[in-house]
Amino acid sequence: MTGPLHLKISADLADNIRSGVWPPGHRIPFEHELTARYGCARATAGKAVGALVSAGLVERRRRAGTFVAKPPVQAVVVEIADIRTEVEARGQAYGYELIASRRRLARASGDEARLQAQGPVLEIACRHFADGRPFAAEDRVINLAAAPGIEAADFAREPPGAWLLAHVAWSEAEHRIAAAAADGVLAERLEVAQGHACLVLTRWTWQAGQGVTSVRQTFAAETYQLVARFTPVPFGR
Amino acid sequence: MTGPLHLKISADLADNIRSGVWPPGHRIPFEHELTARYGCARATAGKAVGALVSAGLVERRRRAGTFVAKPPVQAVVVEIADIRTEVEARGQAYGYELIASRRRLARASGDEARLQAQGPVLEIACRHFADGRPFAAEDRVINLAAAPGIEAADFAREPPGAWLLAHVAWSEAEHRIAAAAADGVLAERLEVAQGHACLVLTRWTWQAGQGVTSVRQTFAAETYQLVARFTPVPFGR
DNA sequence: TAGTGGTCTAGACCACAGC
DNA sequence: CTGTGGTCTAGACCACTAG
Repeated sequence: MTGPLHLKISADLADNIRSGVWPPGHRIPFEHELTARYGCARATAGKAVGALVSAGLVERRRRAGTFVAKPPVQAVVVEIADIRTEVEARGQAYGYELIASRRRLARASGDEARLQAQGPVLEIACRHFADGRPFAAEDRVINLAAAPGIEAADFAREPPGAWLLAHVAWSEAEHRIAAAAADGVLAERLEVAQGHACLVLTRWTWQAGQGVTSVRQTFAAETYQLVARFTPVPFGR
Repeated sequence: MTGPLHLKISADLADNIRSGVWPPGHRIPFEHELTARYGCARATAGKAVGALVSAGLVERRRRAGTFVAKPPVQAVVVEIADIRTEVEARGQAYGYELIASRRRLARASGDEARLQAQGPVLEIACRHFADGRPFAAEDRVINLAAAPGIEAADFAREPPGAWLLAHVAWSEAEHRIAAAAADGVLAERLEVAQGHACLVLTRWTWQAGQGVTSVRQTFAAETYQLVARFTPVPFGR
């Protein structure tokens, strides 16, 4: 192991935890012991331990020491990629089709209710294709007040998600992942039978507390699944 | 804002980013400028910026500075809770039923193939209930070599997931989230019609590179959905 | 109350990417 | 080249808490 010393310390500690040598609840060496063992300053040892804390591997308790945490199988990072990226990553040709787009006033019902938007919104229905076959159906509502400059966008050519990603600043988001049976409209758009099992991703996005967009993306069950890798310890060699 | 100075600095920077004052691509103040502005050492400013890097809010470029990153809507933390916890969090009564359990040799096909286990495994089918109604169907394979002491467990009373959580040390995991239509067996276990849309969670767990368990949990579409909150900036006030 | 982690300082040297 | 971030040191004081 070359490179920064604090990474080597993190990796050494993580090895002992991952391998089970130090089980949950075990006290890892005090920071001053690490300084002695590695011949470093306490700040360096502290940085190494701090990285393990961020990863959720250990917990610090004042006056007591730092202890191996219990494995939280629950916290999982799912990569919900941009659809174009996802399709191209499979080596398939990406395609896009605008189905409908209209301007109207925000409603207080349906997915968009969570946005708490008031005033004009843009309602968009579109499809994404992989190698010419329907990959995802998308229904989106965009709060015009939160998307200045959107009038200049041409959603007949460009997916609204890509435009928003490029033009709206940092935001907060909430996702729901669910299964659902395809209704008549969805079945037609995805070219499957009515009642077909689908994976449904719903996402709401806010920026500085203002609702920006709500979007529902539906995939036929066979075409898509989410993969989540849980790597609690990115310190391996 | 009281407390550690580095948190105040992080919060101040994050505010400018979240609010859109500093759009993606904008260069945030140099670390030496932060030391001047806050009257602190460079290590403190560096720690504040480092936290934003960990959160994915900014990117550092040597010789150039630190820049606001583009919002990666993709990385999402999903809380995949223990089923009992999930049911009880809804205020419903949790129930559990063992359907079948048998010992056999590992196969190189099906979900368990990813474990690359060899030798004896325990194959378990069970159900989880919420208020007496089927909530999830579970099919699990446990690698006996990776679960010492499991012979003493009574899976007629205790769900295998709970036992493993309590008895197996830190592990790596991979999840798949998909939709699927219920086949005959699943339909019966979940008490829904054949072909009913279901949400399927599949999880593989390793410990020190050794396969521990593979498990598939299936939920009727209406009973369960995953919720993910994306809070890119935990530095708000 | 003693010792842990939590935070911070005022320096330093280095690698490296822009200029 | 120059200046940025990347890393590190050898201290220091404080808050908290376990014993």
